[in-house]
Amino acid sequence: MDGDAFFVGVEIAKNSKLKGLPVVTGKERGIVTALSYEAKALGVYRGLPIFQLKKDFPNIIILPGDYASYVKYSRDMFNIVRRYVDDVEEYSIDECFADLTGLDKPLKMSYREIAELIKRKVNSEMALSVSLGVAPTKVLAKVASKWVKPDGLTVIEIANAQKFLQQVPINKIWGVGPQTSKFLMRKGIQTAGDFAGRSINWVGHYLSKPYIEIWKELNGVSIFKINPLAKTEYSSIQKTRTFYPPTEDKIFLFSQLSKHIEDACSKARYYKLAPRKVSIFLKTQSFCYARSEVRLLSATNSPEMILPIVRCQLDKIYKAGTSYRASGAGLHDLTSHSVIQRDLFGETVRAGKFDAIHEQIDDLEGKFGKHIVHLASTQSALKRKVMGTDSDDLDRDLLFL
DNA sequence: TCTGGGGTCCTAGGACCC
DNA sequence: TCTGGGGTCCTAGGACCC
Repeated sequence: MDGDAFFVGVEIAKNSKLKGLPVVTGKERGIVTALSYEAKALGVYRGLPIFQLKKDFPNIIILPGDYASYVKYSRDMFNIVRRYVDDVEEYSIDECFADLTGLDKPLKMSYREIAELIKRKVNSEMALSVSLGVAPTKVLAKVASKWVKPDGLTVIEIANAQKFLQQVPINKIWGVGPQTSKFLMRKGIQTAGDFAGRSINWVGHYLSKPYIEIWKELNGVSIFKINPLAKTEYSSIQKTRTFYPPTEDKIFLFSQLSKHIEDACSKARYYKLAPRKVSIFLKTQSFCYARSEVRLLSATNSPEMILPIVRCQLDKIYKAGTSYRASGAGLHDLTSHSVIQRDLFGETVRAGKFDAIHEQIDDLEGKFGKHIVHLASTQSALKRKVMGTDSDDLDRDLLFL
């Protein structure tokens, strides 16, 4: 099940006067995040800057995103599915998979009828439009749910799957992106049917494991299971930012990374997680990435422990004379902070002292807001002024504190 | 339509171990 | 000193998803 233009759908459910009108959300971000089908028909697209939108489409209604409502509607929508089905996987805020296997008998309905019932309930109880796909595997169900949209219900049965897939372009398949589509087109494969019709040996020869799995799923063999467990743990946390204008300034870049690490560590502490690996990247103006990843001596979520390493990583990947448009940092291989193992060199003991400090800082931020206390090295990334003003020198001094 | 931010998974190749 | 076979861990990098 897949929400139709979900964020906008929720806005319409909240305010029925918006129904039938060209509506977008994303006012607060400055780009179009979601758009109604009426807006799409006019030529609006996701990612369009709001100022451009105002100029070219003066009559469109522009709303700020209301994430709290989207989360609530998402939960309500999934709970309707759970009335009829035990195994429901929340795949994203507007999409879920539900395992109907065997429910036709106790519910005394065909699978199509179960899907129709769920759809009707979501429509009538929530004033929300959704599209559903019913099929023997997740990949086929994804194809089906997108086949008729909005307000669609499509069933793909194993007997006519091959014929159905003959009309589906290969790049529309879940897990087959632009690169692989291009490769497959060169091999004469235009449709999902063409791909599913090749032998498994052919697929194994040219492609890797994920595509063998997709191939099986397209052929009706279920590989991707439905995972009904609520997602509680992250395996990585990252923070990235694009800045204007691009810069060669290494100190500025380090300050950005410092902020990323601080923010990511703060999120890790919130979830009581600590990384054993840290990565950073710089993105050039030509969208080339320079990246570095390092394993930590012991897991920690204190930026004070991580930043000296980040500084070395930056030295490694930074090239003088190159202009960068974005930077990012990631924490990986996250483990529960409570089971951190001590190391031989006193790192864990040092980190323990920072833990105590961060308890206080996190408390202060809870009371007074984000970044109320931050590292000196993060300072210049936080200030709102344009680069190149007088305060730069002060920031540079602070950086070495 | 050139290009934001947050994620997951997979593979290759080097270094090292027994 | 030279060497085979089996294995793990680490970093870099690619591809994809919402």
